Amino acid sequence: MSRAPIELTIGELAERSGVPASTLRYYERHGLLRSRRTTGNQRRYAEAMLRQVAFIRASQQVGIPLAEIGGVLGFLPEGAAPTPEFWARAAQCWGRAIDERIAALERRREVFSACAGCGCLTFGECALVA
Amino acid sequence: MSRAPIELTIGELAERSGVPASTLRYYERHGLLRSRRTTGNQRRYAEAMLRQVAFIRASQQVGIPLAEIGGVLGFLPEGAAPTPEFWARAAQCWGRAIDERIAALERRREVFSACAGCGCLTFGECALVA
DNA sequence: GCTTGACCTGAACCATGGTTGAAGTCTGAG
DNA sequence: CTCAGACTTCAACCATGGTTCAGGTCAAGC
Repeated sequence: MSRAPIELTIGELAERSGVPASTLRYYERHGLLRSRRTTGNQRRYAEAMLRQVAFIRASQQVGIPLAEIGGVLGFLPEGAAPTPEFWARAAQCWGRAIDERIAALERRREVFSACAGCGCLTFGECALVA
Repeated sequence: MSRAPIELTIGELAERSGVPASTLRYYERHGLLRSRRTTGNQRRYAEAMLRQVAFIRASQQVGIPLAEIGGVLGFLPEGAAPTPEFWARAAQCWGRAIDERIAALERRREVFSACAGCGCLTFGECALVA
């Protein structure tokens, strides 16, 4: 059973992930992705990087900054594909972050509702200003 | 009944709003605030600008970009203090924006939960990649 | 009327998250 | 072996949302 390790060029990773190659290079420079280099210095990505890119993009859409995403990805074992446990833990972690963002937004919405009620004509009553 | 129009210097507005003077100038350059100038070219703000600054900051915390905030503030009558109707309408408008953001976050949270469940080991089942 | 602190402008700088372009190199199909 | 197309790096540029600084002016209290 010779499992040929499937590798992707940056163009293939870009196409399959939907993320521009320039962005993939940017991520790699900032430590969010890793790649092997060919003898000719071209990047070759393990297929697992496709998952990792998806994780990065999904995390970004939640509002997590790249630095923080990179910090979590830093827990990955060196060169190994992410374990299910890792993904589960990361997903839980982001789940908490999402909950916090939602809660913050809901607080804000209440404030705006109160504001609409008071008309914001007097500062004493205005939740925005207080 | 001579109502002396209360005016604030930029320093006073900064202190009372909690927003640095540099930021207030930045907002003004970008059309989010208006001010009168003294004969000596210093800014004087109507007290209503304090409400406006509060509105800008609260909107920012909801994630609305300054350009969009400026667009809504552009509906304000020239030089007049914002009416209660304006504030109510703006608050409703942001309320919708907040609801949309919350809904988007909740969708994301579901995706992450599903991801934690599948372990992201097969792309066919992974909501993140799909 | 003098002095000091607050204010003015414009330009440069910062961080984040990238995109674009130039100039050169590699890879793979024919 | 050749040659087009994909890849490389580095630097510059973009947008957003500001901060900082230099050099100069204003305003208010004594």
